[in-house]
Amino acid sequence: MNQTKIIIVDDHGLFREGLVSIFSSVENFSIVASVGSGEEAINAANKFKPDVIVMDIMLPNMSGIEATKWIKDQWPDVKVLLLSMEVNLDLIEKGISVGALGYMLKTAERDELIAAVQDTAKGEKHFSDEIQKLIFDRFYQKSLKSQKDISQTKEQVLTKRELEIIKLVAKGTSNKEIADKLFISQKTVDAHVYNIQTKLHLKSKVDIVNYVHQENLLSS
Amino acid sequence: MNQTKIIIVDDHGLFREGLVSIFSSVENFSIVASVGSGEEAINAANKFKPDVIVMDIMLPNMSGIEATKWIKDQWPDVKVLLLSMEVNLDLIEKGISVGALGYMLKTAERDELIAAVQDTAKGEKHFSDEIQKLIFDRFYQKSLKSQKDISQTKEQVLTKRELEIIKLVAKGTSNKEIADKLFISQKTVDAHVYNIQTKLHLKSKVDIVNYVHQENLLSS
DNA sequence: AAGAAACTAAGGAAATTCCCTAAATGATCA
DNA sequence: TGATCATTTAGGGAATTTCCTTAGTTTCTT
Repeated sequence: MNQTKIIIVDDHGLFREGLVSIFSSVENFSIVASVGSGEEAINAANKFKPDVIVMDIMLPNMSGIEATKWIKDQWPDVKVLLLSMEVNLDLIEKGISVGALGYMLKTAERDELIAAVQDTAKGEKHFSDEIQKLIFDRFYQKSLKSQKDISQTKEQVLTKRELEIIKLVAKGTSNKEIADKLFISQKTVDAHVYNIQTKLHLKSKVDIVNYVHQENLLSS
Repeated sequence: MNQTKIIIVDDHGLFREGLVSIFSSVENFSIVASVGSGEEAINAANKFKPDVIVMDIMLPNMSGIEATKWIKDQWPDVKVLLLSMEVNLDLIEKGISVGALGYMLKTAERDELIAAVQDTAKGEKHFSDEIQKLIFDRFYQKSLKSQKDISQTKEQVLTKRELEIIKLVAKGTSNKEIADKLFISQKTVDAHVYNIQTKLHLKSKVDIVNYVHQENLLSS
């Protein structure tokens, strides 16, 4: 039975104590360091090669996100679980993009925290229920407003070539670039774009981009 | 103790039987009709004024989505819980946009279905765990790829006026319209847009829209 | 009150969009 | 097979927008 080596990072001493106390009660958890800043976290990571780092997001100087990026860049196998006082989608996104495997609230119960660390140690992502709910809610609200045409998808109105071009337009490719890429004249691209706008009752390229986003055409 | 009047809609007789059997075992559930098509569902809704309609999405002729739209248009108080064989984000979005309160899989356990109907009857939305997971996963994958600038939010580079203008641009407002709306010259708007593009290293309005979407600036 | 940052806007060249027209190309069906 | 209809191609030229520089005015900041 191998131990899970854990480093705790939080600038608030009392909270750090709490985490140490919770995690040291778990059999195969072994806390190898408990530090108060991102810089110390990086040093400790280098020294102890931990399995999991439990990292507060709000740290003086270097943020938990930046520290995570540093650590994941150098030791990609180290798993990071972020902790935060509140649910902040922007921070969550950033955390994920630098490689954090989980995100929990500091208000979580003891058992939830332990479960989160265990999942993280296994390399499985673990995000608190509040976050999952929030993201679903965002989706729900967006869908409520979306007023999709339910009778038929408008993709069927567009021809193959038009679909090809609309996607490139939405990616920010200029008509001239599209022409070069497809080996056709810019005038042709102009015409296609014009036809697309007419068909879909859109009045500018910006509308086209929004349409593509709304209909999620880029993924198809 | 008032009963919850339920209508079941599914073209597959056997499955309808199963639902009837499950729901009739619940004390305050009362199944007032069990039909096999969207058209019949509308008739039954008119006749019985149910609290909840449990509706299969895949129906011959009129889809469950279309039937839901019809019903919600005429009797907005009727709550609809959609059932489907598989998780399909597009259908879920459409379902929500026509007013369905929930979406469950046909593979759900008896108790999950009952809980879903109970929530729906209370006017609370209820979506299966699989769906919540899927949507979170989409968010996660998107965040992984997003490569955000973590050092500072770029919103801080933009001035208030620029932020105001960038949002209007992203909504498809033309420079001329923006000028009219803000009571400034079009030339001023041109200049703002140009400065925004320079600051953010974007090369067109299309890029601006994508930037706004990516940074989720419209919600703030 | 001085200096910096933000907002305003003109001029004019360059580029793109808008709209119409029309010729190839290709697919489909009687 | 040839007729028909949809798609793809693209030119012309007016209308509009973008690009970039310069510069006056207003609003904070210290």
